[in-house]
Formats: sequence, C-alpha cells, structure tokens
Amino acid sequence: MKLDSTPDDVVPGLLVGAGAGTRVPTPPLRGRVTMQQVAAEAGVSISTVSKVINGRYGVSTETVDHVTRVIDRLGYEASLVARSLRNRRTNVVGVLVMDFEPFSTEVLKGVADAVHGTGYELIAYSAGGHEEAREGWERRSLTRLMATLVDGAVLVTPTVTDVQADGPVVAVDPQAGPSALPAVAAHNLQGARLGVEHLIELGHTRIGMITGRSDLMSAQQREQGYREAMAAAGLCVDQALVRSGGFEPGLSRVAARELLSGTDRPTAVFAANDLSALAVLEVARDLGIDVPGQLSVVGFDNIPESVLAEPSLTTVQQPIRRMGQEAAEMLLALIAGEDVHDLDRTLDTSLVLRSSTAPPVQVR
Amino acid sequence: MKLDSTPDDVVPGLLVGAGAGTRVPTPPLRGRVTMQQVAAEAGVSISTVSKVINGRYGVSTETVDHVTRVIDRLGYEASLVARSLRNRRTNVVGVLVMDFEPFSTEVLKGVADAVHGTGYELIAYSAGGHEEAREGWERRSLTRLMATLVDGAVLVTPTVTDVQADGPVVAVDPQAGPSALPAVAAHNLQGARLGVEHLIELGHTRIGMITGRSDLMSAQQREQGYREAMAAAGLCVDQALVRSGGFEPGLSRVAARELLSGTDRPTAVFAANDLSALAVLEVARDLGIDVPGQLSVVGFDNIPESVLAEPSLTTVQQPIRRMGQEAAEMLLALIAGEDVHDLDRTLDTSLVLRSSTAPPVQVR
DNA sequence: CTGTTAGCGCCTTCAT
DNA sequence: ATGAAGGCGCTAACAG
Repeated sequence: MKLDSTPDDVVPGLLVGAGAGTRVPTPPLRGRVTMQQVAAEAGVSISTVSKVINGRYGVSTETVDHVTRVIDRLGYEASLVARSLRNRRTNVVGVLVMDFEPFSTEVLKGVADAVHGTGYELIAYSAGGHEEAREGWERRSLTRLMATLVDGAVLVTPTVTDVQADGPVVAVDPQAGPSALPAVAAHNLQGARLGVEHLIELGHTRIGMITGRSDLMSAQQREQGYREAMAAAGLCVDQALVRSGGFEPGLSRVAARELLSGTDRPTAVFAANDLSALAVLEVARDLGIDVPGQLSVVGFDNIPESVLAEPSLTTVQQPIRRMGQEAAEMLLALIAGEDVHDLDRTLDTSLVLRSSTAPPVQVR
Repeated sequence: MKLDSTPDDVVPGLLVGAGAGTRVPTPPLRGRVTMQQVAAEAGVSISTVSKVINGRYGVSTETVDHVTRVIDRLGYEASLVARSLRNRRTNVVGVLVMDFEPFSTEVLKGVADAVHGTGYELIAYSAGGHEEAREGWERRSLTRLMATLVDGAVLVTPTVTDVQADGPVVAVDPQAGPSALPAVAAHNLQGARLGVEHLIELGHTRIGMITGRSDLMSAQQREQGYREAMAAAGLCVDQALVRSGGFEPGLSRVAARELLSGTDRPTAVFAANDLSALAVLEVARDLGIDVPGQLSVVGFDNIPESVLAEPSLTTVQQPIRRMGQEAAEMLLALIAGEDVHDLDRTLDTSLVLRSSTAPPVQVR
C-alpha cells in the first residue's frame, strides 16, 4: 500500500493526460520503476524479483507468475546502466565516433547490419563533436564506456590507435600509421589514383587537388595517389594547384575559392573527400563556373549526399558500410574469444562515374 | 591499509607483466583503471580523487597537482556508467531507434548538429534491429536508458507514443495518431498534395496510388492528401486504382503489377514512399511501359536511391535532418526546464522535380 | 583540507 | 523457496 503515497518525489517529466483511473493496470506509476518498487508491489524481496527476471532456478512457479504479472503491469525494465555496472558482460557493442557525420553514420549502418540477429545491442557514442574534445577522444571514450557499458568497441577514424582497453577494439579507417589495433581500412592510395587517372583519361592536364587533414594517414595517402597518377602520366604537379581543405566544408570552400579564382585555374579538381568536393561544386556555382562544362570535379568517399549534389558527383567509392560490417564481424569474433586471422584488412575502392566530370573544353 | 589487501577479487582481465613497484611511469596498468586504483597510487582517499576530478573546493593545491598527475599517468577516466548511476543528471542525450537505417541516421545527424557545443554528449541506441523486438521497443529502450543514462531522449519513428518516462522525450515522425508526446513531423498531407497536384497540373486525370502501412499515421495522411488533391481538382478517385504497398518493395511490386496490368490503367501513380515508387518503376519496365512517356511516377521521401533510379524519381522531400535538429532543440529546452511553446511541429515538405513525370500522352 | 559513510539499481553468494 | 547482505565505480553529505 505504499505505492499510492509517494508525494515526496515531484515528477519532473511530463504528465500524460490519459486518465488511468479505469480498470486494472495500476496507472503505471510514473518515471523510473525500479526493482525495488516491483518487489514492494509484489510483496517479495528484491532478490526474488531479480531471480525471476534472469530466469534463475529456485523460485516457485506461482511466485514467478505473480512477479511477472507485476512487472508487466508496472512496465518495469531493468536499467541498462545498473546492470552493466554489476555484470562484467553487458551484451552491448559500441561504436565510438568523434561526430555523427556521413562517414561515421555509414559505418554505423554497416555495424548494425552485422550485429543484427546476434543478440547484441548497439550503442553509438559521440563525446560531443567539436574541436575542444578532439585530441584523444578515442582514448577517453573508450575508457569511459569499455568494460562498464560495452563488451567491445569499433573506433571510427581514430587519430590515436595506441589505446589500451580491457576489451576488444577494432578500428575503422585508422589515421595513425600502422595501427596497433585490429583495423579495417580502404585502399586510399589506389582509390586516389583511380580518380585522378579518370580525369587524365578525359584529357585533363591541369588538375588541382584539395587535400585533407595533413596529420591523417588517409589524407597523405590520397595526396600521394594523386601525385603518383600525375607522375605516371608524365604530368607535373603545379604546387599552386594544391590546397588544403582539411576534410571539412569551411576550409575547403576557402581553398576552392583560391584555386578557382586565379587566372590560370585548373580544368579539373580532385578532392580528398566528398565534403570537400561538394564545397568545390558550391564555390564553382558561386563563381559562375559550369560543372562539368568548365570544370571537372572528383570526390572521395561516395557519401549519400554526393549523389544528391547538382550535378551529381563523380567520386571514388569506399565501401564504407562494408567496412563497418567487417569491423563488427571481427569485433564479435574477438569478443567470442575466437582468434581472428586477418587483423588488418584493406578493402578495394572503385570509381563511381556520375555527372561532375567531362572532357576539358578546348579553349582556343 | 585495506587498499593493498584485496586478494579476494581476481582480475579477470589480462594481466600485464608490469610490476607496480618500480619507478615513475607505472606502465599504464591495463584495462579499466578505477578511481580506487588512482587513490591507492596517489596515496589519498577515493573521495579526494573524486573532488579533484570534479573540481570541488577543499583540496590543497599540491594534492590537486599530485592527483592530477597520477590520473594522467594512469590514463584514468571516470566510467560513464558508474557516474550516471550515481547522479541524476548525466549530461547525455539519447536517440532511440528501432534500427540504424537511412531515415534514422539522417535524424541522428540533425540531432548531432543541434547538440554541438551544448556540452551534451550523444548516445544513439538500438536494441538490435529486427522483427522480434518490434512491438514496444520504444517503451523498453526508454525505460532502460532514461534517467539512468540519458537526461532526455529523441524517439525516432515510434509506433507507440503513450510512453511514460521520467524525463523529457521528443518524438520524430511519430506514427500513432495525435501524439501525447512533443513531436516533430513532416507535413505529410501537404506533401502528398504537392505531389498529386504536380501530376494534375501536368494534365493527368487517371491517377492511382500505392498506399503505405495502414496502421501508420504518415501513410494515412499521405493517402488523405492524395484524395484531397483529387477532390480539389474535381477528379474522382477510382478505388480500383488505390492499392496498398505497405511502404515496402515486395508488396508494392504486387500492387503495382495489379495497377498497371489492367486494361484501363492509370497514366500516373503517386506512391506513399520512394521504396514503393521504385517498385512501380521496376514493374513498369517489366511490362514495357515507358516512364515518363506512358506513365508518370511520384514518390515520397527523397531517399538517395531515388536519384539513382532510371529514370530518376520525382519525389516529395522530407527535411529529415532538420527534423532531427528541431527535435533536439526542443529536447534541450525541455531538459533545461524552459517551457516550449510549440510542442507539436510540422515541417514543410517540398517537391523535387526529376525525370519520372511528364504530361500524359494524348492517346486518340 | 582530508577521509568516512551511505547509497544509485542491480545481481549473487550465503543463510534461513 | 526465499531473503539479507555485500559490492560494481562513483559522488555527496558529513565528520575529523
């Protein structure tokens, strides 16, 4: 009978209008129902409730029934947090990201694919996104969640990979040299070559590049691929045509504007990622430069947005979603204690032809 | 003195060779470093460590320094879980989804946009994805996380909205009638009208529809929009031209085949979502019906695939990401205790013209 | 300024 | 078959 008399704790949340004064189901008392309350309502001890929930032996059939009914009525569900804290095993895998942007969410979909039907739950965590928390977010996130909320984690695009965690960790697209972690990455160098070779085959010779964040391995490899393709075709790289866009829209717009405003602008631009390529498209439009008529643009990543762009973007596709899948499969195997053979996987990239590239105009 | 004598609890994790008796940088002992260990290593009490971490007053400068150093050296980071369990406030907002698919991840990006720089962390949670867990996932997830891991939550496409949680909850694209929850949705009715009006303006009069899942509000509204647009133009709806596609490809193909096989087939079809519209395209191709020559098709959603279709799909766009943003803004305001005025927002949709629509052929 | 004490919600021996 | 007690990692009163 103590259930109806709890005037001490004011409800901070919203009260639903639905009058519940009607039949049986004791108006699911508001807010967090704890095992405590279930026990009280059922007139048994907390531990008995726990046993019922976890299907432990040593509870009479009728007690089980009764408690189960109370649980249903109250809409009780064990707190993930409390349970995690207590148990070593949580049955949850985590995807740790710096931010939720196109790349990481695509990886997330892949991880979800692989986790489906395994009985694991999935948690994606971002410490908040911007700048401040940049340095070492992967270490912090890992420490904060691992072994206390998740059984294992997929690290998306980590800058630091010499992390130490007491559970399995797999990196996707690691950015710090030969990783100390099991990892899944795309073949950046090959991809960049593909993209630039496409432009060269179209007849372009003045090809500029918006590079990525110089401290990241993928950025370096893509730039190297660009240089290799140019060199292989006997074309020289005009340093004035290489600008950094830092893998992000803001800087990329600035870089693109510099690149396209000059008198002797390139006829084609290879961007280190789609976000940068989209920025180029935007700037070109501002400047009245027709794409692909007067300027060809090739991106890298093939994020969903790239196809929605106007014109749709020719880009180098990374099998992002697949990367997430493979990472998750590795992770689950590692959690299961199986020994995984190929701890460092590199997936092939491919060129996706769309509408942002064309042969250069024959000017004079 | 009881700190060094805890032989009862065997470390289940991996043991590193590093003896702790040596010099300075005690090789960051592996795995989960707890406050306990930091305290022991620093020779102070646990609560002192806690105070240092939380910047509480009443700790001598040198102690702060010392403890801080130890924390750095050990790479300690407070467990999100333990902290959440203790505090009422967690500084984390959750996005609860049935699964990580294109729609929900798009919402997620929007939420992330809005959360940036607010100091909140973001957790996206999916109970596993498929079928089994369908019914009531929103209720379960909410109960499991709210007030114990997150301060508030965004529910994506919940089927049930009469949930009771002890914290703010905002629904995005709720599917269960006038929601009892604060909600953000797209203007399905208006969108449907836009799509159908476009067909009418092109000159179509025999316009069919592939409807969605009849138990979902969005489906009902889209159908209503279709009927209203028809009525407004003085066109009557031939019931034989309205078939259910259940929002999914399989059923939609069947429906499309029925619709297009008849002798008196429609000259245009409005589909309740892009997936259905794509099915129509497919069936039309099978049947040798030219789109948009002999048949115009309009979809709803504007998923990336719609632009890749052949021909690319004219469709009604929902501002999905924006919906996530608004939901998050509402949520943060609610958490902050501000009173939000507009608790049920409807965002405008817009028509995206592509290549699957054209005037009807003048047959005879 | 520092340490002790008491839980947050849950699960698990260990008694009864 | 049931309940009491202790503790997961952390914080917030209260002592000293």
